[in-house]
Amino acid sequence: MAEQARYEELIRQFSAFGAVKREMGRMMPSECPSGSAAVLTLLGRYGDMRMSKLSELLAVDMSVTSRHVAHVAERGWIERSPDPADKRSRILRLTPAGRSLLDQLSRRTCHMLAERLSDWSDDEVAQLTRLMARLRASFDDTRAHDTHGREPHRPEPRPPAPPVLEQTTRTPAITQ
Amino acid sequence: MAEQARYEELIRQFSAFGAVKREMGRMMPSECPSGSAAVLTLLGRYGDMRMSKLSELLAVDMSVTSRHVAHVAERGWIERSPDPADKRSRILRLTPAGRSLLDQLSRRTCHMLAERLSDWSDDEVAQLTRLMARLRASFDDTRAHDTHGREPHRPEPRPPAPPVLEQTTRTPAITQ
DNA sequence: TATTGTTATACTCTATAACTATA
DNA sequence: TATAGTTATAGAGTATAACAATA
Repeated sequence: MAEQARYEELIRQFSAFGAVKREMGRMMPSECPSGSAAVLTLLGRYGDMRMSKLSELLAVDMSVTSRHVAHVAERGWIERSPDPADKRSRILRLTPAGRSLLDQLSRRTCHMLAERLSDWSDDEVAQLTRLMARLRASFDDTRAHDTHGREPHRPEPRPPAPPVLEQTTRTPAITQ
Repeated sequence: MAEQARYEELIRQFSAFGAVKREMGRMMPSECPSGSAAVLTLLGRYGDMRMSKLSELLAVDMSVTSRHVAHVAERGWIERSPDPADKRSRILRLTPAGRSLLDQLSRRTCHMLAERLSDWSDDEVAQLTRLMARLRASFDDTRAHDTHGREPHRPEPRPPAPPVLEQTTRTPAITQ
């Protein structure tokens, strides 16, 4: 359990992290913005899956996923085939072109990161990765809760139906 | 220097971090979205400053800063007074109402974070904070001068130590 | 009736460019 | 000419709600 000042400092770093995200986003091809890249990455990592599963992994609303998926499907990077087990669903799968693009993007971002973090030790990179994975896990775990005191600026009553994450393939820390 | 697989895993965590950011954003009052909160936070931390300085700290284009600042000024949370030293500039300053709102937001976010990270040790929180600060510094360093990372790493900006950036965030400053 | 997925709408954040008013 | 700041426009990401098809 940490003190208030610790949390304040961490929150500050969360905001500052936006600059890192933006910089990485700027090096994506204009045809493949970060949302599309995320779709390709998850399909490449976890294999074929349905929309709902992809939504869980992306941790966004399915309507958002639907738009991103439509974008990459229009460009031939993934295929959407009907699910024989459930006609409402569609199975998403990387095409060879999508795989090729994914490999290319991966090489590019890794190269950029290697350049930026050239003075980081392997262990430091691993440490940051581990802590960020745990951070996300901590948020997932407690997502159902909401025990915040009411403030004058109470926003929405509360997210009525949080994008419920199921157990299975949740970003498994640093395994693999 | 880490291996490719390390970087790939780290990149994955960068994407996953979006879920954390979104969740924190959802608990902001609708009148004060995260962009506005960032303005208040930086003014509270570093004191009165000009638009250009705030742009540097936010690490976004000044046009973006201008919009956020206009938003919080309209609501009476900051004041924009003319800079006697340069009539083109304006000095931004928190009003009492802004300070009050800032304190309230800070308490709220800290409380939420304390809840989510209740099983983290103080040292772990500090470690994550330190690594994220260094991450951002690594990106800043290599963006200013396009060296290949020979720059010795600067000591971490400790809590009360303002990490001042010295590069412009004007539009024409693109050096991808 | 509930669930899967799509679409329409709206809002936030961001960057680029054109503009003003000073310097 | 150059700089500080504003505004207009456009693009990406996201959430909510209404909807269709299927379970």
